[in-house]
Amino acid sequence: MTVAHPHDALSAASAHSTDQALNHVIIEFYEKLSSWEHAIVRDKGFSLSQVHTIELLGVHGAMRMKELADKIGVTTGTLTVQIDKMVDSQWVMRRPHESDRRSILVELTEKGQALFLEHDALHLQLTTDLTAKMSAKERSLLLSLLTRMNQEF
Amino acid sequence: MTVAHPHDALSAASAHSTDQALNHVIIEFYEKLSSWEHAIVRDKGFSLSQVHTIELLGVHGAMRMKELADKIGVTTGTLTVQIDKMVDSQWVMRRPHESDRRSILVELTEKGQALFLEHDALHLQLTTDLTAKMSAKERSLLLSLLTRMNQEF
DNA sequence: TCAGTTTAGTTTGAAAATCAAAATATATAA
DNA sequence: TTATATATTTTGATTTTCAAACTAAACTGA
Repeated sequence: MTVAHPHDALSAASAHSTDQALNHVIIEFYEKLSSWEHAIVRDKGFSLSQVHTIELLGVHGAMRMKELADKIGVTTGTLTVQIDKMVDSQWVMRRPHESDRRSILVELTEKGQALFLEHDALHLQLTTDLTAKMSAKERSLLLSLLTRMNQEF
Repeated sequence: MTVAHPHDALSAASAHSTDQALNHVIIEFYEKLSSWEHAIVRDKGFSLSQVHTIELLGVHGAMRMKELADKIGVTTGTLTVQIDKMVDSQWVMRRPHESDRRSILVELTEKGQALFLEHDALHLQLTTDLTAKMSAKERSLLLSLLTRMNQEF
């Protein structure tokens, strides 16, 4: 293990241990959120992947199949059958891409949009609960720090 | 929509909009992390669920089947077959629970521990990258805020 | 222009993951 | 003790997923 800044070994070492702690806190948060989502989803009778799709389309708007597959982390073949089912149950619809005739855009139907809003409300409740003990200043600080992390992603 | 504190409607409304923003930043972060994990995992030839197990056991130590199944979000039946495979490939092992003879503890083998450390290093690298532009003070602030969220979970 | 290559999406057939329900063993409570 | 609850495994069926082959459109470079 080498120290990045020999002129200040102590602070470098402590920065490193903060990163380790931060890393594990992030992993733990991810695990908890993931398990929460799983439970919510199972209760409602959806698959995790379907809700993930609803979430992505709700937050980002219409998206190409390829783009969606990449974000979800499945092949386009898998996504095709998944979207087929979601079209059948009227959560989403396909429409042609304006400029690229190879591409197809997927977007939420009204019913899908309603489902997104319902699911989003659960997330909001969770967020509110998790930050209930924070001051307004702390919450907005957390918002800005997380926003900056997302930008680097 | 009612306002929680009528004596200060404006700040209550703005606190609410911060919560909305915070909520969406959290969802976005979760999505990105999830997609990152998917990609990492696929490259190495593991399933997401297997790596999740490795992560959970690595962070929390030995755990009962039921506990692990709840955290991952699958039934114990599903977990039994998954752990069978992971025992075969020597990532984890089973051992009896000391006081409850119905229960079985799952824990990482040495090989599994090594895999965890390897995977954890990738996470650390990601964390370091995402927080690279933050000051030491900001990073430790983020650590403390996330720690508090985890505690409320 | 036009042949070759890349990219987007779908289809297909097989493999893997998952569930619900039944079965077994142990623990707890009345 | 007897009844009920909990932890795990097993089983059979369903669902999800992948890789590979295929079609169609876009791009690339003589």
